Amino acid sequence: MEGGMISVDQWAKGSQAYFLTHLHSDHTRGLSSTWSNGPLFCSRTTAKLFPLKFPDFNFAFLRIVEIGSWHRLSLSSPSTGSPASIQFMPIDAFHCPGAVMFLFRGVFGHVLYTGDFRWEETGERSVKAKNMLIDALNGANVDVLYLDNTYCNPVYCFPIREVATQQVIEIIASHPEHDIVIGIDSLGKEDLLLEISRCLKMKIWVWPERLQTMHLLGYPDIFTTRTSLTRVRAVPRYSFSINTLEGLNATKPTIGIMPSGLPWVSKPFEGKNKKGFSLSVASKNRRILTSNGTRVDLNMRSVEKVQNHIFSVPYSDHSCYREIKDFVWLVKPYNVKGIVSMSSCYVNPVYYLSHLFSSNRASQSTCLDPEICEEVEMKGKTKRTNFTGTGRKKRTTEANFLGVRIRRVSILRQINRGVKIVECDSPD
DNA sequence: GCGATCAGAT
DNA sequence: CACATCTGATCGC
Repeated sequence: MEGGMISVDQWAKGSQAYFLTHLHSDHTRGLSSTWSNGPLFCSRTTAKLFPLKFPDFNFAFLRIVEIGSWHRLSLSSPSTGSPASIQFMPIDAFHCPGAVMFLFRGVFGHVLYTGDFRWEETGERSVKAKNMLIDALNGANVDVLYLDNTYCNPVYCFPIREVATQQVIEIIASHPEHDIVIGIDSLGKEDLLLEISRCLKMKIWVWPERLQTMHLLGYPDIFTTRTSLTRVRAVPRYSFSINTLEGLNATKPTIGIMPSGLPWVSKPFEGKNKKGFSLSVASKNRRILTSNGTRVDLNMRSVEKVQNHIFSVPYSDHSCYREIKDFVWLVKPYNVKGIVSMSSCYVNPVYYLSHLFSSNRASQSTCLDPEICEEVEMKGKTKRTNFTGTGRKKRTTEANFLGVRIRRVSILRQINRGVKIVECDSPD
């Protein structure tokens, strides 16, 4: 692992080309307006948003690449200096505006870096991305998969965003006299806001910088920075707390909606109403028509009133466990590496996937649904592991999975996200 | 004094 | 629980 060839979401000097999956700040740490380390490849939408985040960025370094097209790059081998060509294709990651995954092929085989991604099983965009990936792989397996393992744990189970969106709309519609605040980040969840606006025919307040983002994205003129025009406000998530909600309620009845992939199985709060939320009889057991024509339950049980004024809705821009599993099954990687390891309870993504092979699976758990227990085979070589228990507190530091050495990390915080891919970045 | 980096909070 | 972000302290020049 001498010199670097390319880096994804990682910005240290020494690579010949750099790739940005999306503009969330945990993926741009190390990037600045003074960038000069090399060419930076990103999607058209990401490029459009670039000036907002990096006003003085030298655009001569930016390379806009089209989703669904193969692009060829002539680089040189870090070890020998001889010419080495790689190809890559950006694929829609359906995470936030501009987000893509990158599929690379070169002397290192096929490497897929997902960035953050949502892999819903239905919907026009999802199906398109899936077919694009299948076509691009053309029967080949992925040698190294760098995976968004944010929710790579069977406890993370939530519906497609279309369903969560309807849940949010139900909550708003059933509180006609309340102001509504929704916690969002600097980028992402725009579709949720657009749908609220469309269905309930109201404008949505956003803070000034967010309005600029909406304008750059070319969204219709439904967003405003004038509070008098609407009772629905999308506010920065960090400004959203029990205290702020109570403060707002001192003046006007207000409810908060927190769209999040977290299951909220337990809360740091002591209050009642921890489990579930009852809507009016009329809206109970309703079914909604999804974009692919199927009907699904508008199951409000997954909505939780977590505190007097706050509702938690399972709207996530990351894949749930089930979707991650489907994705891994599709690309059949030789080696999987998690790209998210920020938490103190980080578990290698292969950990839970390897559970599928566990001989004592039947003895554990409650948290695995029957679907999850189906057999998955990678490269046709199923190897049993010695994993037991549910994972987090596992002491095992190393395991052999399909001939792949995997290790749990012991660090509490990871400094860098992203990866440098070198010439010989073959499976360990 | 300023940007980069890190810890901690939310 | 964690994500993505902010604030504020500390570091290096």
